[in-house]
Amino acid sequence: MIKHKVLILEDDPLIAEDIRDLIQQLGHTVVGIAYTKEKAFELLEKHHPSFAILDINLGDNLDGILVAEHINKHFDFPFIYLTSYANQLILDQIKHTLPMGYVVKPFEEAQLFTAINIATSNFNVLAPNKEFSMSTINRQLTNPLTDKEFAILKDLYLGKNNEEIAASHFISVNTVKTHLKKLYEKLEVHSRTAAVASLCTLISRHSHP
Amino acid sequence: MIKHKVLILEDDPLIAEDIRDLIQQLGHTVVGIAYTKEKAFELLEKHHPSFAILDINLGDNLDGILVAEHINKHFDFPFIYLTSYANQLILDQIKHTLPMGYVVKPFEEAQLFTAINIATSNFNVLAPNKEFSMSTINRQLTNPLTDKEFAILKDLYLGKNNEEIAASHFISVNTVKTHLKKLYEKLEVHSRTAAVASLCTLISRHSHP
DNA sequence: TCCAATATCACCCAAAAGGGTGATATAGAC
DNA sequence: GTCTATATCACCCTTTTGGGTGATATTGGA
Repeated sequence: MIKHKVLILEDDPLIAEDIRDLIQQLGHTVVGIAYTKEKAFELLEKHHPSFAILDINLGDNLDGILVAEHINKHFDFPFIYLTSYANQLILDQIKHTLPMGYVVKPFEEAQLFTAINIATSNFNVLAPNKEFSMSTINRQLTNPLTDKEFAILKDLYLGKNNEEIAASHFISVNTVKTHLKKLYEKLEVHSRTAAVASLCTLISRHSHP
Repeated sequence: MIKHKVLILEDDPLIAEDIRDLIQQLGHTVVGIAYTKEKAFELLEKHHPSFAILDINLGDNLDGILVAEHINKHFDFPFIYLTSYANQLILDQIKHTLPMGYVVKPFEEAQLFTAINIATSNFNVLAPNKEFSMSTINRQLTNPLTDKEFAILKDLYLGKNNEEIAASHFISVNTVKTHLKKLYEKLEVHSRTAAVASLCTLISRHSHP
């Protein structure tokens, strides 16, 4: 059985300790508990964990998603989400991060136990096909996308219109348009549909080498 | 949102009906409830589902695993496990079947809801088989596309605008618009971008009986 | 310190797309 | 022989998008 170095991102200290206990009972090591995304980034750099349990909601933010994106971008290990909310809106926002599991609070020990188990074993088999990452896209572009552009590209992929994109990023529609112009330039297209089509190609090209 | 044709394998009628209700609330179709693995095999052949919820324990057996193996061998769609037990022994036995999720009973609706969501979106990205055929698409739609609609959908995927589509089919732009209206209706979207995004998802779920 | 890249926003205008209504023709099913 | 599905087209109107121009603020290097 593999011993993991586990990062816990959870702003509720009681739950965090519960998780820590369970993880340790399972024979894994907890490299740290982060209450904020900043602390999570720090622990990532310092300890290079092999597994993460991420609470999506830290206070009012969805900072867990940012940590997940950071893991996908700069590291390569599985993680699961652990959160109180499970509505379609949040799910749509997290799907692109390819979580290996999702546990809804309140949870039984058994839920977390199986989630960790399945997550690690699936990750080992499936991970090589992971594509929806910024690096995968940028590797194929002469002119790489910025973080914001990539984020907006993902929104296009979800079929959002400009107004929806603006709302979800708390920026104005005008700014969205500006980003789109740059995005189209870099993808060498002239419409959002073509951009999404291009994205599909960039992703699937990688999965059929 | 994509409509699944769901197979339920569950020997407890009460739980089976609960699941059926939830699935239908989510807008999916239940192609059948199997109480035994034989019935499951039959339903698979007959209905070619696009998603399955499998109870591992049928009576004293672990027949759910056999059904999972059969799906992996002869079909290509995601499934999740739903079971009362979550010990290491069982987990080790099921890992090789690559379940896209695992829900431990008793479960909250939210657990199943998220499991289905994450399972399908992960499967889309992680699954290796992709096929761009009309039957692949139509199998997953309640309201199948006509030849013309499919042809125009392919043009959307290529990033063409209405004028270009009209030209390539020797029809008027008005006609293209008419077809697009029907197309959007069937795909349940309201923009060409969303249609292409939906297509990308649909072509990821290719099953071959 | 200055520069380049990035992110933010505004305004304008033209092109494209979306949605509603209605019409005609044709082929196949019943 | 009628009915239904499909494919074709038109007109109208509103919303969305795309492209051009220009501006400000911040940040991280050179």
